[in-house]
Amino acid sequence: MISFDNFIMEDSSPIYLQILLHIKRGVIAGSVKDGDELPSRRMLSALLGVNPNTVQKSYKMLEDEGLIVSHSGAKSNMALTQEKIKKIRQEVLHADAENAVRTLKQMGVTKEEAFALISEYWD
Amino acid sequence: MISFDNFIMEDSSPIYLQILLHIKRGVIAGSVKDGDELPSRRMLSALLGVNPNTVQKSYKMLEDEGLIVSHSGAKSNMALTQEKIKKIRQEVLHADAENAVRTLKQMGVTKEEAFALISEYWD
DNA sequence: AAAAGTGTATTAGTTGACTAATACGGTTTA
DNA sequence: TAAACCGTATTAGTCAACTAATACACTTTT
Repeated sequence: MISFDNFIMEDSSPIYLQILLHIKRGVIAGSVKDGDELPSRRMLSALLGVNPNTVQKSYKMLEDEGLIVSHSGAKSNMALTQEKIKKIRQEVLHADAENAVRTLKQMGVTKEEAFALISEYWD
Repeated sequence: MISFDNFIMEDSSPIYLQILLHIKRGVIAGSVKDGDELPSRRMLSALLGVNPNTVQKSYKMLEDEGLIVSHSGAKSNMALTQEKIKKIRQEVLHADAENAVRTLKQMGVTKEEAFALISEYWD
């Protein structure tokens, strides 16, 4: 079962995108694998304190991307291949790294200072 | 005059927050200094292709924080002190670094891999 | 077989972000 | 002084995000 233990709500970004990204980052990390069972819409919405429709929107988008398979009445499961995983990594990790570098550079941080910052906040 | 040349619109985050953060990051970088003139609401809104009210909202929030002084009919200027700058750094750089580290760790990236990624995307 | 849980769908409503148009009075500039 | 620009404000409206309540048919479990 996919875990949402370390899920942190940031505001300013739509919740359904945060849920979607949480799962994709889990795929990149390897903690979310092919065939893994997803928490039900109702269960996850209760856990996160959001509306079931919000969770449904995340799941629906993942299904449209072919990353999730769900049969009416049954559980929903991850449907991953190596190519899909590679694509997700290219998409999410690329965007995250680029974004981090861009904001750091925008604040006048040098590459060395960036390393120091990463180290500082890593633990 | 504060520059918005390297301003990039990310979706998923409100534009007025992006504008506000762009200025705060400029303050941290030192490219935005005390007394610096801000582009007028109308000018910036035309430049970014957004509504004047959206820019006004960003400026209003900055003014409420005491970072901007604006007199009706006249230009708006930055009002910075060393303490304010230090506070902004603590606030924005802290959040950005923490956020970057959190998402990277969530993807199973090690500290060494993070350094490699930062290096890769730095140029 | 019955109960519980599941995915899916619909309808209605609220809130916030953003657009659009316009107005007023002050300041700057030519 | 007159034109141009400025900050400020108001009103109305759209659209997306999210909530709320409910319903239906299917699957799993007991």
